[in-house]
Amino acid sequence: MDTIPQYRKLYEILRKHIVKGVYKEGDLLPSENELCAAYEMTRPTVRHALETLVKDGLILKKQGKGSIVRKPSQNIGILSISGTASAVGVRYLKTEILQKPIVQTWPGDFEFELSELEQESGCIYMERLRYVEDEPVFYDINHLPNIFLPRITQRSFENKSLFEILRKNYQIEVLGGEQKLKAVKPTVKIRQLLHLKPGQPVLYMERKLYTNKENFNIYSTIYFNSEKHAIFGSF
Amino acid sequence: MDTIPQYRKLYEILRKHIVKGVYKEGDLLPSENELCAAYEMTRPTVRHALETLVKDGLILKKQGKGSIVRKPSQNIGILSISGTASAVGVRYLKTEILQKPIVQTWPGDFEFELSELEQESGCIYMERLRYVEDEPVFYDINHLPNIFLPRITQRSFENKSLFEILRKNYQIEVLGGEQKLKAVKPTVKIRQLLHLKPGQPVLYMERKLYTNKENFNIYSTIYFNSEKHAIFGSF
DNA sequence: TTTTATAACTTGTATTTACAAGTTGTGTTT
DNA sequence: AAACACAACTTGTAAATACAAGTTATAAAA
Repeated sequence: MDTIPQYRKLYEILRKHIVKGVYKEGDLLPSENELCAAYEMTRPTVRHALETLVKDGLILKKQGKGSIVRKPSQNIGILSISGTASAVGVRYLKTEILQKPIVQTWPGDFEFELSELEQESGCIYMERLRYVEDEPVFYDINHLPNIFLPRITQRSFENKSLFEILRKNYQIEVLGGEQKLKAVKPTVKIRQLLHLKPGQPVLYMERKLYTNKENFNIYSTIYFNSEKHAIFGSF
Repeated sequence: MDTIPQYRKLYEILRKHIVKGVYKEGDLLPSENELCAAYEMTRPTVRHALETLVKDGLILKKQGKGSIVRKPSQNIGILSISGTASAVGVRYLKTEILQKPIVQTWPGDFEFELSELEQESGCIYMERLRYVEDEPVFYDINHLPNIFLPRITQRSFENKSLFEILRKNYQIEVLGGEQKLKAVKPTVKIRQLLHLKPGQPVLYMERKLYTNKENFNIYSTIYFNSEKHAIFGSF
């Protein structure tokens, strides 16, 4: 699988165009037949690319009409956040590394089930704090298995996405995952980290992300300050 | 569109088999070619059905291996809940109607934007309380536009899914949606309804669900008691 | 002017065919 | 017995083709 499929190439091109604003919200993408001609593909291939965009929530298809571009929302990893007060996009996204990636054994009371290979390999551990408009909103604890990742503990993660590093340097891509959500009372540590007001609850998330490498899953525990922002998702 | 597509039929059949336990977790579905032969379809059609199952999180495809059945989780509408204490499935799901569907005008301070047609039609309003193992966990407030729904206020909703009634009686199907999640302090009313302990926060959700009918969106506000259960999702 | 029909688009569904690529068991060879 | 090669599966990608069904603009008819 060293060659990238055609439908994937078209998907990447259109995705880039949408997020960069070549097509704006409400615009129609070129029709399937036009895309066929432009990129020299057949319709099934073009449709495969468009279906992937639909799955990502970037476009919306209408029979007889066309492919409509949807409003892209700001993402942190594969999570979207949206301001609750206004429709204004989320700005000034900053990442602070609280714990640089280090090699550890898996925690004894780890919430997730691990495969044997994951268990044996040990884990890489890191903590981050994310800021929106200079306010901390997002504290995440990440565990990855210590395989396929030479020299990762030497890398700089400041203002870089973990996913980006995994994709570009290690050819690891996130394909899907599962998550569990709860509203909880914060511990003292969490309240201080997220500058929470007294009595303000936090959104707690546990997620397991599947990748293209077998036995390589990313495990995250996330605390989210939902006072001024909300987790946003479309499906 | 009065005839159901073939890929949809196969999807419904396989879905039923999976949720009824004909195939258990970890089982392999019949291969694509076997399904072709069994249901007299071609492979692209079969693959279309399987892709839909993947999207639903019911199966997982592996090149060279087959289609692996995943653990189905209990759903309320299109939301899944999972017990936090154990892997035991969620039992004893009960629905109580707090407010039978009535015709109203849209609330003045409605959180969502409405299309003109929706605004003009007025809305149907209902409130429900859902129980898991005889404990209230789920309070939802629903607004639907008052179109396409003759005699809906006369229908009984006890222990029936709103989605099921919409699908079977009005040919309305939910295709997707968007949602916003927060952790909030409950009001006194919510605390009483959900039997919340003092200081226990609630998971708050706003969702807009798109359907196959234009201008017919379902708007829900949901309060979820996440003390013993969690919202579960796969993607 | 308004209504109606139609033509020219759009996406949706489906068939048929072909080969690539990953997985697994079965042999044969060492 | 162990290692290797291969055949027989599996799903993944892709082409060429056809018709159905929904949308929209245009032209003809009332």
